[in-house]
Amino acid sequence: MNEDYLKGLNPVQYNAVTKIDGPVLVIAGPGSGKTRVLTYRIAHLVNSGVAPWEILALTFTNKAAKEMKERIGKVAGDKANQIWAGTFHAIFARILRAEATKIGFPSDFSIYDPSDVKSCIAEIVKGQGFDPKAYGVSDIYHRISMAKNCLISPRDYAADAERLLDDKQANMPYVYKIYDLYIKKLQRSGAMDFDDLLFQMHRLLKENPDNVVEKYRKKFKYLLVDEFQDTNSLQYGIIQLLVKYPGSPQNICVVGDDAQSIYAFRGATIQNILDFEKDYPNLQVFKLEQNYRSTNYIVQAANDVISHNKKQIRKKIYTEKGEGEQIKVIRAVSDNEEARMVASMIAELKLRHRMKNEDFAILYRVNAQSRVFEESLKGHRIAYRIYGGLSFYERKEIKDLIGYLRVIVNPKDEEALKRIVNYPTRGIGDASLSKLSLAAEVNAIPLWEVLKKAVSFDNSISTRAAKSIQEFVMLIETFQRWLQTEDAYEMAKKAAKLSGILDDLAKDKTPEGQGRIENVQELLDGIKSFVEEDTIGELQTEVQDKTLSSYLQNIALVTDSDKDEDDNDRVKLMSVHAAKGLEFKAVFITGMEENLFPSLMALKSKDSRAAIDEERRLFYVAITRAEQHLVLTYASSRYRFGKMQYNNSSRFLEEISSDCMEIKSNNETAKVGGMKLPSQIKMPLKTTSSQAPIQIKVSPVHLIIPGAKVLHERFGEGKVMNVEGAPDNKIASIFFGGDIGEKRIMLKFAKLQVL
DNA sequence: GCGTATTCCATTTTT
DNA sequence: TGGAATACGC
Repeated sequence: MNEDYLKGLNPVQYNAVTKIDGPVLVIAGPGSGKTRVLTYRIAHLVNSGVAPWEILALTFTNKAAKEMKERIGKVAGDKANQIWAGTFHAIFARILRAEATKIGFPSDFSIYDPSDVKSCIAEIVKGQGFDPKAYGVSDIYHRISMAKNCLISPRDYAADAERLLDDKQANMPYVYKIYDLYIKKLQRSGAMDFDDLLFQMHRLLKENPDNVVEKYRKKFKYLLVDEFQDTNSLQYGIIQLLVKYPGSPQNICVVGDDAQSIYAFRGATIQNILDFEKDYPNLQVFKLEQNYRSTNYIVQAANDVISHNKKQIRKKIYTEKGEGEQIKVIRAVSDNEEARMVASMIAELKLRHRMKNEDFAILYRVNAQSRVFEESLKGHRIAYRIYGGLSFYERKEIKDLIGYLRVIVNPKDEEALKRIVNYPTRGIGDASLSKLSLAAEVNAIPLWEVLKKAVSFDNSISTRAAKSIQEFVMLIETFQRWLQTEDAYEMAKKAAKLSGILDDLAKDKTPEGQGRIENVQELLDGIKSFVEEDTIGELQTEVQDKTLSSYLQNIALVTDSDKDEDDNDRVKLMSVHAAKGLEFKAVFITGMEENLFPSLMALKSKDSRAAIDEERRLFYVAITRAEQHLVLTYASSRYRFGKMQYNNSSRFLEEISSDCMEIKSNNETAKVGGMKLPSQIKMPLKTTSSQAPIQIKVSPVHLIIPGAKVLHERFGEGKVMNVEGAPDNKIASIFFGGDIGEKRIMLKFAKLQVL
């Protein structure tokens, strides 16, 4: 057995990898080799004789799953493909596909994306005659989603005094009613939303038809969960059902970092980590605290910031990467200036440190901030790529074609049906459609069934409309017959042509119109590669069949960000959330302002303490993305929603001890030592000596002794007060002039010249 | 029934 | 600011 992979591990990592039996909790600080531990652990399981298909590894993102599989492949070879590794959603969708009929869903169930969900809820609100102003669709969706994620059924909801009161205060007392109707409507439509992939999975295991739970308990002998801090109660519940039962070996390993929990807003709770210790008494805990990513100033800043959060598991990350460069804080007068300064700093760093575009990331709190950076980067001719925003699959023409495919596979899919029934326009207007929707609602049957016999449900339908509906039904039924013989690609090609989508798009001769045709073509190409190479985007899938149904199930859970296009040597722009799990040589965290980071939403939420703590963890995540260079920027004024807004600098800036930072404004630099960082807009500018690095002739370490006068490349002249530490890792306390004061400096990294 | 003009509206993060 | 719902004219 080749166990070379064990050699490069530090002692804690080694234990976390090799203690394979029983429950294990790994607390993994940022950059501590978490993925390494996880993948080596899986490789180690396989090498220890565990069959790969007995291993279930759950992640949050497709990207993480992909990376994990690739890295396992490198250590464990082909067997990696047989491991059940994927996102919670994808894995459970796969299981549900096999078991759905046991809980009253078709195995070809549709997966509703958030926009489907919203339109579905909107229809219910309308049908019930609730005031759409009071009943904001997104708000209702959020409440329903939270309920599901807390394992609250519609019946529980109706009996939950706290929820009812909260709904009442939000001026929407009938959310519980909408929830109930929504669930029923989904069931009628043979559809599940994202939350249902968890909720129904839990239901399946809990209600346990045909003792299905035993099947999966037997199958999955070893369970691993990544990003455990981001799991919600529902996910925890599923895990419990799979692992905690009489006689269970409880071979579960969860890996997470409470300090990086940034998804509480959608139900994640670090309570799961705390509960885990209670629920598994013989738990083994390993803490990975050594950071292999960042230099010391960055690590220290991260520790400083997170120490302001009360509720956390005790740990402190450290690094041996050396002191590194100080963190730069930059104030700009406007968002535009902020963008210009960031772009020119990138240009400068590229020159000075021979860095490439791909070494840089610009991070922001909200995607809307990306725009100004686009312009400034263009101005400097710096290649960039924006992550997030409107995804490929959210484009209208793509959704339209996928709408056809969904209806063909599952005609009960009402959201898809409504989208395409009159696109391209074929004379089935709103009037007819709302009559028929009503009939479907009243009779509690799928809209499709009503369409098939439209006139018998409502004889006020015009003959013209009735004829069009008839033709539409026949079109879909023709497609459905082909389903028996054709693969996904053939089906999609036929659908694009015969539906009239391609002809309709061809009418538009503008460049945008051409682009839409190209997009459809791209989708078709994607389906082709699914059929021929088992891929979805860039993701390798282990699909069972090449049917359209199988394709749709896979595609629903893949987003744009999963296919890494030609991001060769481009500066990456993304939200802090999107940056989680990534690392860059240089990171710019922008918009460090009150009301933006922390966000206004957090500040005015009803538990603002908890919300700000989450923002702080988000900031912690952002800081710890940086390997060598970290720049924090803020703007005194910025455009938001078409209006000029004036904000103070973020409270988070003040939480970083000032000796980690260097403060800059409009190219004039100022040192701040010991005093609080000015948070007002009118920040007093401390203009002192020039900050160009001083040319140093580095003196050997043994010459640096107490009393010596030394010159530091950035702090200037100072006097050595004290030297301590091991001979190969001496730390000197040096007193510098000006307002720098005394600093502790690791001699093996500092550039000092004895005078 | 259809396409365009206008007004309005809400603005976070994502599987 | 810009996307989406509504109003209006054909």
